Amino acid sequence: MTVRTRFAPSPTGYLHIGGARTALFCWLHARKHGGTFILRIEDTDIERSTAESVNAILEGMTWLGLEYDEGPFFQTRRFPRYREVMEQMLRDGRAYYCYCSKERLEQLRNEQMARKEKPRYDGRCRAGVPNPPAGVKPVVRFKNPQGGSIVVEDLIRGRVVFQNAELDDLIIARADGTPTYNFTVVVDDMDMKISHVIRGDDHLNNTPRQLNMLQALGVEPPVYAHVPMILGPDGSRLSKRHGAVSVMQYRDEGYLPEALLNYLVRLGWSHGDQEIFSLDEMIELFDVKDVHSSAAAINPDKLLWLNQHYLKTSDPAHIAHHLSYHLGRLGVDPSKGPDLLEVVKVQRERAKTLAEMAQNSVFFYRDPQGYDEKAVAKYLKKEIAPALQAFGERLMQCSAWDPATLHALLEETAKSGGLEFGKLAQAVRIAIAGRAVSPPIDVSLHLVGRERSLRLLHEVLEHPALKPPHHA
RNA sequence: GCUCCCUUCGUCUAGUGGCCUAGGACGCUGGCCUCUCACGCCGGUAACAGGGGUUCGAAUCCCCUAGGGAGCGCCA
Repeated sequence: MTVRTRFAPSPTGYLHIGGARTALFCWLHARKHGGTFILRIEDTDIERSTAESVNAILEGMTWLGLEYDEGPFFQTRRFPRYREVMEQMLRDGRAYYCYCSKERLEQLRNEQMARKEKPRYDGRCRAGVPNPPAGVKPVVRFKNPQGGSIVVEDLIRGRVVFQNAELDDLIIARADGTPTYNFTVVVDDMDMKISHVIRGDDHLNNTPRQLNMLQALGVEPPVYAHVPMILGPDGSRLSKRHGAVSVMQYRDEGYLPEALLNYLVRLGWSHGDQEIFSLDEMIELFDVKDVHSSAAAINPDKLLWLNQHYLKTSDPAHIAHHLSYHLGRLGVDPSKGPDLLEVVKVQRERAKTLAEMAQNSVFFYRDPQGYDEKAVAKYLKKEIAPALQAFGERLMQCSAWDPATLHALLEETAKSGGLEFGKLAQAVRIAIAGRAVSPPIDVSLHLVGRERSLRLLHEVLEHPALKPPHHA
């Protein structure tokens, strides 16, 4: 059997992290079996669908690297096809016109609820309407089987049985002739020869209806796999108040796509004790049927840890590429300063995100805007001034500017000034970075460069904290 | 309300009747390393939702209860 999976978002917002995981699972399944991954945009809700959302979804997929083999297909372009199938069903007696008013339906629903029953259509028009009310545009309903049961053999949930009596005759075409969701899905899955439907478990309840329609159309149904939802860190439904939910927001906060993907694949799925998975390993080891059936809460700390892991271990050139985007966002031109690769190598294990790494690296390219007050109070003591001065002078006389030389000079200066290495290092650090935190001081000096370092060392000596008290 | 789904450390999970005084990871935490911040290394913390069965033996199988979620649209 040829494997064909599809990811079918509706363009009513950005690509969120739950959707991204579903897309990943679909993609992995297709790749694993040498199959085809299809992108289908379910935009039949014309009111809420937007072109911006389509772009946002496409952008998110691209950033994650989940390339699709076919599509994107747009359901709004397939209306003639849906109509064709619907008319066929009408002719075959698999569907019928329903003239019931929304008011009647509303009342029916209320009565059923009052009787503590599951609200559903009572089938009044099912047997045919001899005298259709004039001026009423009918909807089209599917004739759902009335007895027996329908079984969903779900790859993740196992066998789930639904009684047909629980299902009603759902509307497949609105009064204006446009098709509804459950119907378009059925026609598309059929036409696109989807072999595996991997989707959120909020669709599990739709599956028996779709199965019944597929059966009515006489086609072999796809295999279903309903993946559980992703919850917010507090275990409640994921929403904007939980912070990042859009995939692009993760990019802007400085996550690497491979870190997000690795995080997502481990949510509800595992392979023994393994935590780190390359894309190739995921493709090799992932199997939908191993996906957990329970919902999983997102854990921002673990994502951060994974991101740092990839920051520490990926190819520096790859990191540099992503880092330059974030430096750019801070108004820094990475070509005007030290080699980005050098920066990556020294910063990669001191940042959890690219955004943080960029933030920590601007001083390599630009003078600090003032000094951190706490750092000044703690480390810029008057006693340090002579040593700072002396260090500047030694540097001036030294032509080499490599970390080892700089380190030796620093050590020498501290020793002859009767200072601890760390005390002097912190003062120098404040001078060039503006704060008490930076990569090793010798490397930092090296990357800031000779000319700018000398100037900044000179400038820090003007700081009031280093000036001797005024005497009369 | 009805139908369906779910339930192992705070979180992600291992576990498919004996290897479980329940393993790993994140987090938190004690220590080591150290020019700052980090990295790294060593150690600690913490769970089978509850109750009944089945069995020589149950986290694992069955039933019930509780809790959580989803669906019940001329939304997708």
